[in-house]
Amino acid sequence: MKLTCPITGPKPYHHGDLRRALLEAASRVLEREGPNALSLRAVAREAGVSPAAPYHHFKDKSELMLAISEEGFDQLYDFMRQSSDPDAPPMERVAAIGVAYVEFAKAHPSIYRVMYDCSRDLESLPDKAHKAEDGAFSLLKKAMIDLGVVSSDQEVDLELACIAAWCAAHGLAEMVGFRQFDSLKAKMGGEKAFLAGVLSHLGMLGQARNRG
Amino acid sequence: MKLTCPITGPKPYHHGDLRRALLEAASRVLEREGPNALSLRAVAREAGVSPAAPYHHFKDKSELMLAISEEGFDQLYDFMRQSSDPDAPPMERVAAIGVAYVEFAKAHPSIYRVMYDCSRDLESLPDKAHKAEDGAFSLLKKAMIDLGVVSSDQEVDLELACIAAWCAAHGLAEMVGFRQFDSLKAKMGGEKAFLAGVLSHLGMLGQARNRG
DNA sequence: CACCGATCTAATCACTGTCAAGATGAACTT
DNA sequence: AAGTTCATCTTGACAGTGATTAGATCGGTG
Repeated sequence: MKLTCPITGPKPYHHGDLRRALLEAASRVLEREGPNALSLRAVAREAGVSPAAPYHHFKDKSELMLAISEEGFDQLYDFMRQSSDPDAPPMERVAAIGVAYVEFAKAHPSIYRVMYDCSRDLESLPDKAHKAEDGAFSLLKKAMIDLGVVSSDQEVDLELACIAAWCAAHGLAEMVGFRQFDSLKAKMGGEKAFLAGVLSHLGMLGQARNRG
Repeated sequence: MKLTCPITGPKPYHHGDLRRALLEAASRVLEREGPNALSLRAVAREAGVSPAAPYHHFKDKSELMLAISEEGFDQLYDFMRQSSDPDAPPMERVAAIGVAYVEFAKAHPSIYRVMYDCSRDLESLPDKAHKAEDGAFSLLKKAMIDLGVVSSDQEVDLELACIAAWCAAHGLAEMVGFRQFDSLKAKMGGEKAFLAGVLSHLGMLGQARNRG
């Protein structure tokens, strides 16, 4: 009798679905002990299997991390999409996307780190992550066009503006992750105001502000 | 007879100055094999000493990385200072600082990575690095004031603008490091134009452009 | 000269990524 | 229904890593 799981497809076996279990175990290890403690053996231990078991589902440690990264990018995309009301004014939409990006990184610092450590080693993002990222990117693109900062017919300029925004968000996410601008935050009355302040100085927002 | 080295203090010994030698060995390993190959043992091997020798000069592996990081921030600061002519118009100065930052990261990707991996683990930058960074930060601050984008009496706003610029530069540096915007670069006729394009969309530059 | 203490080595431990060989058991064949 | 097949998982091993301990070495001080 085949226990075909509707989510993972027809691959139940000795364990059931070890691949899935490993990814969840990895997620637990990450949340509990941080990215430095993410070892294949620790994940196997957490999932209750032998240290070599993961090698039947992931060629490498890097391939496990890649899988985590893919899930992360999916989650990030979903979160960004949910956070930006498509009916809201473009200015608000762009800001919401940026804030969502940074807040995701802040809420899941370990996953965020794995996501980019991964791409660093690969010299480019994996397919699935790239797709998720493309989704997020086009989300931003649309909002930018609606913003009217760059004319949509100037492809290059639009692309540049989006890249700039993306870089800014990533930079801010990383900086907030390991620097404490606490004194400044306090002076401004909370982190939200701080984030909004920095974002308002960044790229598209700065330009938009000057237009009205 | 004491060979008190003016740089490292009165600690020459068996080796001469192993601390210095280890840092140079580490630098060589980094350039040759990348940041993932940076192990204490590899560094000791490269320096021609036993695997345990480094522990008499660095408490930890993280402390060795921290020392590398400090040197890196010093170099970065020097490079930024050299790249920004204090007599040039403020607009050019700010741009030069940003470009220098990104180019440093591009020229020394391994060191750059160690610099920020280090600070991630420490939750804040080490003293010496912080000092070097403060130098770079005040470099930027002055240029921003001269730019006239933010009034110098609005401390908070100025700080925010500088943080935004810093984040943007870091984000761009990382993105350029592992994403290939090659097609876009080609379309724009080279990387320099690409970098300038992105930077011109970022924060202070975008605002400045709108003013004239 | 004898001693001290900083420096380095040798030996060891726990941990990691990775692999090869064998055991297990679900599904397919007959 | 029995036997075969093959992906799955375990066992056991290897090299490499960070780190600690005890002991060897050697410059400088008394």
